[in-house]
Amino acid sequence: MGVTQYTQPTIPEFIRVVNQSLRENAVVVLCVDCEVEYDGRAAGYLGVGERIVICKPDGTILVHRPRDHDPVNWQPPGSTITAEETDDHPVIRSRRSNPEEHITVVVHELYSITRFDADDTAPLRLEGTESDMHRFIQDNPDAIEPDLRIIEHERDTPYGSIDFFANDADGHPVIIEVKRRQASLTHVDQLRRYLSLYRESNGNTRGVLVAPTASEKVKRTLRDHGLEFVKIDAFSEIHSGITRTTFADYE
Amino acid sequence: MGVTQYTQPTIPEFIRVVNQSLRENAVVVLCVDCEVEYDGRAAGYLGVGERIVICKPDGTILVHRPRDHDPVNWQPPGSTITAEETDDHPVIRSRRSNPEEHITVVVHELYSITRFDADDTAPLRLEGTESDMHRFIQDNPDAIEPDLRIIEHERDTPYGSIDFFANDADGHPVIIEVKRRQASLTHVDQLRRYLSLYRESNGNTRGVLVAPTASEKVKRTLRDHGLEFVKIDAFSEIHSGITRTTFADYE
DNA sequence: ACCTCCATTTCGGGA
DNA sequence: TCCCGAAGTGGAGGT
Repeated sequence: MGVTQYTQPTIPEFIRVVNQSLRENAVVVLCVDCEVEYDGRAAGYLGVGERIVICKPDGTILVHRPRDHDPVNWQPPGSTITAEETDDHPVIRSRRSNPEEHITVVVHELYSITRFDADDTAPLRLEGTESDMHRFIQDNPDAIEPDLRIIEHERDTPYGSIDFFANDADGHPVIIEVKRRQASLTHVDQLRRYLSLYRESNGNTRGVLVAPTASEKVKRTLRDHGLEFVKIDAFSEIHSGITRTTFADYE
Repeated sequence: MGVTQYTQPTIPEFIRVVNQSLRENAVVVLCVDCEVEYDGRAAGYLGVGERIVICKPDGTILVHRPRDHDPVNWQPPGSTITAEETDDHPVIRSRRSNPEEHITVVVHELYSITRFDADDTAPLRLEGTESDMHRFIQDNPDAIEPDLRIIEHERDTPYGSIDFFANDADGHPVIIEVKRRQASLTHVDQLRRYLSLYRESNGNTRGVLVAPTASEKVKRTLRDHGLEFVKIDAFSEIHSGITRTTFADYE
């Protein structure tokens, strides 16, 4: 609800502002010249340079360079952040367990600190996800082929969870894997893995990969393994599907 | 190299500072109350809330909530960012093509803007990556099994690149897939895909998945397909094989 | 530009 | 908690 800015704060001020802000549930943004050490699942060192450091009250820490989407160093939520002084330098340390990971930001120049008591509870509404596509297929199995009957959604097997288990018009089993974007070889792999269980016991089980597009390589691989590709556009089909379920279209 | 802070700037000031800073290669950090619309590969709406917006001169835009690692909305590098006024609100728009994606940040309260002329060229040095593990295996094939001879690293095939192609003590071909962390079913898929090429032409080629750990489900899937699991700990094995790295070593 | 694959992936859902 | 799979994945590297 409020923002407090500090320009070139002293080290004691830095320690107080960072620790107190986080304790009081505020976000802290620092503009600094710093070096960063990381040790955990991997280990890294980042030499001196000017970066933005974001410390969130949930323990998240992000070190952002002046370019690129990804932070160059970070720690996920649940970590413990502390600001202190080491060898006359302002230092931010972060520690988490499971896995045990540490980050140390040694500050060489502290340009500014911004304390932001941010309040944000609004939910993100996202459409066009794979889950939306699942819902559409559940409601409109005909979009895949006529007289397809969905038997089960997310069927668990020893080899993983099958998106849809269905029966075709002839009553034969069909295993369906759904992708919201262009299908790749790894998606063919997934379908093959699920099928490898059923083809032993059930002979000619069909396998269908549903996606908006697929490269020629993918289509050929599918053919080579006796699998099928069905094109369903993630977005427009879903929205046209909403219209299609109106009853004018069914009667 | 310098930071300029603006507290509760006017809309004209907002437009000037944001656009000019980005043009002049500076990063802009805003503390705002805003709503965000996104349209592209998916579509999203985020209601009013207090967030940090980072605009980078390479076109990156990040909208961060007061919690979590991931930005709630973003645009990757290469996008075009513009600050303007719409219906008496400060608005940040971002557009990119391939895929065509748009973000609109409608600001309801503009608490602060920070312009940061950040200079950062230091390279990130990272150890403990999969590439490091490859190097270790290349130098210590015995760590997988006695008398294993590496024939080729990163062998290209129509189905992707095989991590290692080797011969075992009996001279039989072995295809090796390496993972730096716990192996998952998708990694089994990868190995199976590579093998599907060789088992046709070369008969009984062996397939080995190398990783620090694997779940029972993964081990079972491997067994069911006649594949093998070899445990190699990504970190300690590498470092015991070479030199133990400490941060002091970086200086 | 497309494809493949790694990532300190993070995140969410289910058992 | 572990495990599996999605993500608006991003990013690198090769062709």
